[in-house]
Amino acid sequence: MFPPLNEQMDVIKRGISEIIPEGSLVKKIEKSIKRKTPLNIKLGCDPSRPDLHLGHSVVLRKLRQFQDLGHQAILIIGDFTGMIGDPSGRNRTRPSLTLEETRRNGQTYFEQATKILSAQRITMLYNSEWLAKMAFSDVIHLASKYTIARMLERDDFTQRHKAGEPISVHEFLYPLAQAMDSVAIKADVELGGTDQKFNLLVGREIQREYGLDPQVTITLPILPGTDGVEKMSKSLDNYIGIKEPPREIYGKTMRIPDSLIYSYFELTTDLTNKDLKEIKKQLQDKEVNPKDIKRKLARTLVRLYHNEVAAAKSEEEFERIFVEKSLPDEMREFKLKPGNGLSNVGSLLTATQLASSKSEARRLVEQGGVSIDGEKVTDVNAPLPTKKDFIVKVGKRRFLKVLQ
RNA sequence: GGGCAGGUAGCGAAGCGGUCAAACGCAUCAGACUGUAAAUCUGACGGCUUAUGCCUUCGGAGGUUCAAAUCCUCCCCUGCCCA
Repeated sequence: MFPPLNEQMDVIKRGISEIIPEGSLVKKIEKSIKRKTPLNIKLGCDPSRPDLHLGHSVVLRKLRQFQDLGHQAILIIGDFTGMIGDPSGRNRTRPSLTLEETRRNGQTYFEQATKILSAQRITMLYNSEWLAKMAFSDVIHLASKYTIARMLERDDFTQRHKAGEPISVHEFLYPLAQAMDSVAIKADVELGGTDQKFNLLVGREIQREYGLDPQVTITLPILPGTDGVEKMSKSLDNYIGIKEPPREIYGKTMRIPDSLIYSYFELTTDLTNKDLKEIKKQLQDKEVNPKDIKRKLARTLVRLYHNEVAAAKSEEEFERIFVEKSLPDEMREFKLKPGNGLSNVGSLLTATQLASSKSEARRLVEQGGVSIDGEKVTDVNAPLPTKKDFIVKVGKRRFLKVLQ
């Protein structure tokens, strides 16, 4: 029922950063084949940000591959840690979530993740199940298994410590809590981004302390965000969400820097190694316009999260809007009712969120960023057209159809 | 518990009694150029019925002053050193 070792290793090793230690993975797979039992593949999920984007997809795709090889995927929703509010990533106190919120987010997470994962061989667990039950003495016992010096080895702790930035004591508890998850589910393998390396490794130590065979940790490259600089994240608004509508996925992909094309193909699509090689070749070829390769990427992504038809449609629309400079065929609509006080362009822009304030609206108009039915608006206080309906365009890609 | 240094707009960072809605950089937004790429250039970047006008901001609360981000008092928070 399981593919042979070599086959499994080939799949597993594609597009990853590190396997620690590789030999131990081989042993685990051999044993799994012999005993006909799947390995437990763990992935921890942060329920505080339930909107999944391509960055998450990198690791989820790897998990999917494990499923396809016959192994068991275990999603751990970090609801317990989420309730406390993880302050890592600086002093900012993240709003603590209520139990209800974490459950809801966990559910959303699951729904989105199954766009990538197979519904077979998947388990979802909330870590409050075991973490909430730990007595303080259990926590002390756990904490005694690791030293401060070793904690400070974690790169971001080192840096913050050097920079004189605060590190709260409970932050030291996070890697330990995460490790307890591995203990609780007897993880054979834990997946994570390269930024998780430390935490994943702590899992090994703690499992050993609790008498288990240490998990193998597999790290995956961090997907750069659409800005090409920071890692993809929602808070930096440099992400492409997996539940975004086709045209957003397409448009955002077209806006990524050229330098990202290859890694996006490599990390977020199903392309075979052969196809990847071809892409690389094309990117080096001066005759090929990178835009065309990027279009292929955009199409591929839309197809992945929607379908072929949507992909073709998005491309068509993209061409129409940005090459022909004409209008999308669907846009947000707004009904103008008499007596709601929207007498001029400025008030319409703010009422419809096209501008965040009157000043913002004024700025946009003054800088020539607003047009109605293709005609540039020159005065915020200009009255709205009286015709049946008209189209407001703000910047290059914000459209609104106003009906009255 | 004591000493020292800090807390400024989304971030970083100047300012240290009036000329401060607060330099500068980054991010962002708009415009030009493009391939809605990058780079570059221009402009904007607290809010308000745009005004050489008003209002709200410089950790918090009070106070001094005609006038405070800037001075004083108390409090909260952070880092470093000492105990």
